[in-house]
Amino acid sequence: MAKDKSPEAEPKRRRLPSAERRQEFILKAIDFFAEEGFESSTRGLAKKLGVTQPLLYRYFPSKEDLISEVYDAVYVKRWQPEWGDLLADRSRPLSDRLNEFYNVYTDVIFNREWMRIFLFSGLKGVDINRRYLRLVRSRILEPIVAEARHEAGLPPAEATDAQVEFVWTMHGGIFYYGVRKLIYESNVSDDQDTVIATAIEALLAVLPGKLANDT
Amino acid sequence: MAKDKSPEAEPKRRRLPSAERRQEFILKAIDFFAEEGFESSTRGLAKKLGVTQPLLYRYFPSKEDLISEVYDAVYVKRWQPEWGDLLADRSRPLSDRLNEFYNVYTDVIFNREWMRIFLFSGLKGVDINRRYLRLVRSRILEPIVAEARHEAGLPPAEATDAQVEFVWTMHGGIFYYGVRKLIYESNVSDDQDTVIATAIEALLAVLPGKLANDT
DNA sequence: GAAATAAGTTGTCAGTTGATAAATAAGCGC
DNA sequence: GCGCTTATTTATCAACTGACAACTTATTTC
Repeated sequence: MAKDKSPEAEPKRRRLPSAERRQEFILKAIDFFAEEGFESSTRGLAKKLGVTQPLLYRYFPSKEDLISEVYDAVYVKRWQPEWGDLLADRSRPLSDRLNEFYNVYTDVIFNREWMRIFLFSGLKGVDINRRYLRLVRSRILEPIVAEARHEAGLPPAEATDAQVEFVWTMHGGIFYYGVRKLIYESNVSDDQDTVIATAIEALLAVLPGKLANDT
Repeated sequence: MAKDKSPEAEPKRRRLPSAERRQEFILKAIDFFAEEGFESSTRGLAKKLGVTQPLLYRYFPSKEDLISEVYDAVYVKRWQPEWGDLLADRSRPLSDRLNEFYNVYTDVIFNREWMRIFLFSGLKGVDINRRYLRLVRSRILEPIVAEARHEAGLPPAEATDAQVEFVWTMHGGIFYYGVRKLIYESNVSDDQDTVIATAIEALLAVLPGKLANDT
């Protein structure tokens, strides 16, 4: 109902420059596939986009190619390299750094689309998912072990599998809080800061002892 | 090529009594849908069963009805009421009980089919999923808080949301270990007992303090 | 303002989907 | 061995799927 140039009221075919439209497709495809799953039809997506279905094939050779772009936009583009710097800032207590990190990290991943895309693609068995987990391990969990060693006055050493696994438990506990909230839509505590803080507290209560033991 | 009674070699139509076949369908449907997702075709399932697709409709009015039976077989039938007794056995230290409980509990849920069915149905937004989480809360997590209170010499009291949330973090950490192992098929530590034991250790290191504080 | 470019649509195809109806045949009771 | 019951198959439907070719038209260029 937004009238602009009075007479020709409805411009039936709203054209967009190629790059712009492509971007629009990817962004809305994230929402669409997150909600309906990757098995949902390209016609359903086209309807949501307000265009016809064959138009999608002008921008992406196949449905799978479009889905790959979705993965890229969600996993790769939203990853912030500065997270590593944050964790490594030894001017602050590790506990502070961890709390801040998990606050900013969950700002990125604790939303319905991210979570659902992640679970859907995980069930599909796509490789990018395993790559993401390796990234988490090398850029987040192993650094956490290293920082904990430093704070405990231990010499640097490569993190053992068991140590990383323990940090995974805390990380997974926080992640699963997001799953319960955003996927299962359960009644979760709305005090997310406290949930994160307590998980970190439990980690730091036990981790130093583990590190000292097996070196 | 397995010859048995020489001449009639291949009995084209192998009939089964109704109840038996129905059960067979449900069991194989669990594997099938766990692997391929609930959007997979009834023809695919029939092929796996070695029968024709319309036969499924003699046993289940619709695909959704069959899927409901799958949920029932996985979530409801595999739940063991004695888990509650195990957690409540005050003749043993809570730490022991928790370790034993998570060992037997993960015996049930740490397998590819259970995990995948759970995630698939969660993404579908079916209500049985939320019901399952409520069961976990009332039969596992709240009892854990109650037992921890008792062991800390505190008077009985209803568990607060924040307390349950903290136990959820440990529970979710263990659960997510299973997800990484069975869904993402990552390189996880194969020492599952230690993973569980350490998660419990971290919980018990912090939980008593939390309980004392807010009563 | 005509011609060229490219954004968008119409039409369609071959394969797949859940589901039903009707035909077939295995195994039981007698 | 006959007839009945019912487990199972064959045949089929209408709707939907990813993908492609050909047509239309908005926008740019000169």
